Amino acid sequence: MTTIRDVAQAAGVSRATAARVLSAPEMVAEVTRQRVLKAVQELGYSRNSVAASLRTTRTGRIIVTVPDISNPFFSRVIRGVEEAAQKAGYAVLLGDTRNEREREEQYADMLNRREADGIIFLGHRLPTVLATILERDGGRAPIVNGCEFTPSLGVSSAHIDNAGAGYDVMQSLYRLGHRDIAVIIGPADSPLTRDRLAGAQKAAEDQGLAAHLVIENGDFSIESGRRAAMALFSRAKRPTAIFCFSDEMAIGTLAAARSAGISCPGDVSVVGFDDIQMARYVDPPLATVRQPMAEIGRKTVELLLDILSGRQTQPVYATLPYEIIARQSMGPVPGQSPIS
Amino acid sequence: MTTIRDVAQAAGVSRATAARVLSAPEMVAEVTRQRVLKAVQELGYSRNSVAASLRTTRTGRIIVTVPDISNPFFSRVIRGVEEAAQKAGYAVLLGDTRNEREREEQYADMLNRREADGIIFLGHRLPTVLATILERDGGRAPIVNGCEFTPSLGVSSAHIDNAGAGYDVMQSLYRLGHRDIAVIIGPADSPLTRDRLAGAQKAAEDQGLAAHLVIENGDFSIESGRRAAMALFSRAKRPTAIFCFSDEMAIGTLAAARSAGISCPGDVSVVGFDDIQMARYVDPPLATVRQPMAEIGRKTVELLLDILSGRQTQPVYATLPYEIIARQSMGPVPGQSPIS
DNA sequence: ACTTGCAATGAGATCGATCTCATGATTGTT
DNA sequence: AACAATCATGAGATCGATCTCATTGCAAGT
Repeated sequence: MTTIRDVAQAAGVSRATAARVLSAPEMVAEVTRQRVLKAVQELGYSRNSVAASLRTTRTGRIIVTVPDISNPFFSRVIRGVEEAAQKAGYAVLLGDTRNEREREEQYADMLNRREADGIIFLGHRLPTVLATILERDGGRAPIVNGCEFTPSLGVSSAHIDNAGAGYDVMQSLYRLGHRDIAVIIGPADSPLTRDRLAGAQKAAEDQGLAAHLVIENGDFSIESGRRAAMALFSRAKRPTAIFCFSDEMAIGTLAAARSAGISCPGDVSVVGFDDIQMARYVDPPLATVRQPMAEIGRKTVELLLDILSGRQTQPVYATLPYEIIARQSMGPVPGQSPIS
Repeated sequence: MTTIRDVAQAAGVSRATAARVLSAPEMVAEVTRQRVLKAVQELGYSRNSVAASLRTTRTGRIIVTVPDISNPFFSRVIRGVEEAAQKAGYAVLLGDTRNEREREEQYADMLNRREADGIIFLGHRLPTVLATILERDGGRAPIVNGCEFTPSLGVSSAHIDNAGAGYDVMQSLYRLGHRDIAVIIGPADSPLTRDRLAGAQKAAEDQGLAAHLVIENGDFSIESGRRAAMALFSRAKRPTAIFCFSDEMAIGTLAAARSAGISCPGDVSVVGFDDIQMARYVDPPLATVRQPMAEIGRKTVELLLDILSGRQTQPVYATLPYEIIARQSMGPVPGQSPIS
């Protein structure tokens, strides 16, 4: 391959000057610059980014780890990340962790090996490798958390007000007359799950209906939603509304209802979370909470760039807006007859 | 940060020996090795991958470009890629090209800058940057194509027999008595679309029904499927079966049917393509063609590793198996009464 | 005419790990 | 006991771009 040396030689200048033409062209006289650019052209030269990185200690890369890339919610967030990163001249190193701690650690360790300038993690566990860095550098550590929010970590993050969203959905359901509501939650150790649940419970308490709130476990996947819903449908007192902490689980719930001969929204209302693209196309169209997925992705990048540039040395917690999207899967409580 | 120099000093050995402990431990005597490992531990040393890459000319990274990462089909393929790459000690640099040539070129150029050891592109356009490399290195160029297959490119690839799948779906529909079939295709310039269409047309010809085959354009998205289906439903002679080149378009088609008061499979059969996870959960469950998504991803990595290791110097075209999945959205032709 | 200052350029050091080659230590062979 | 073969280690070069610092040349200011 051709190196800067070849270019310099062909253009009759020193390596320093040739390099300057590419990284700081304003420092080089017009004629010289043209001569060098011509040599670059003719030789088909491309800068070796590895050598440049070694010298500058900048890689122009950021790592993004995600619990499950085939989850449509995350893939939208990633898209936002990718877009913002690209715009800022950064490439994205993608890590699918499958929710495995081991893999999270592996990717995080790439930061230590200087494979990237910073890391955005979309899960909720802070890899120990990062904890060490954080301890050392505090708010200057190039680490950002997305979607989840754990204030105690001291890591900048972009997320929505999950507790607020959980509260609002329950309120909507109560307003429609529902009393027996079930929630299908996500992994119990994630703050996001806890926050939404806390919001939902608060709403139930405010209505004096805390004892009526039923909780089922899920893991955000369609199948887990289907299973959880099946369990709910076989209860003596079937809930009249089910609030799922992901659209995929809500879609699983709709499938379960269909197979159990339960109509939605006739017999049961279903509300999802995220507003993935599919949500409006299922039958019935799914009521949900819209998260600004791409925006969350973009924001995490912005936060990271602020740290990398030294503009920001303290953690920043960005709370982005959510929106309740009412669609046909959510309706008034059934059998609102005086007898009940 | 600590360098190999610090480690060497702490362990009382030369840099060479310290480095060997990490990259070729069998060359170092047991006692020495332990001493060095202890120093590594105590200093919390991590090898600087940038420096290592410069010397070895290996980055341990592969680039993967994808037309749309939020498409569930691609995100599954990527998952396969990521898994296989990780297992082989490679990291994945993800590029979402949004079907824009400009972005495809940008990512491809990273290969020239030595940001990665190889590239897997999942679209159908060969970036000019890569064409240049291919011209120079032929089958030794670390370039692999996935999902799509264009034999003229001379690039190794992993894909299914799209023409065969197109043919088989049509056959299934003809066997169910359908005569008026419509296909909603993908981008017309993609070989994948052309192959599936060619297969479908061949089947129609074999039945002497080529003139009955209606073609609508789509771009694989839900919305494009919905729109195309709307157009089909407003035709004088409405097709009794619609074969969509992606599950997402099929889901759009189901939504269109619902809103037009057309029942599936009662009035119209719908077949998708890919067998994304959602397919079995929609109403009615979607008949489709299952592609081994993760396997395609893994295979592309395998092909690339074969090139990188020098085991393979000629393009290899890997055709993976597909499977027709019959589900309720596909049924016998309606109104098969003697009057018709 | 003489200094001052600035712009343009080059020489050489540098980033950190690894590779080559040479040397010393050890074991085995006849 | 002498020599070869093997093993373990170190010195120094190297990968390619960039940075620092010095030097040259030229124009402006006095």
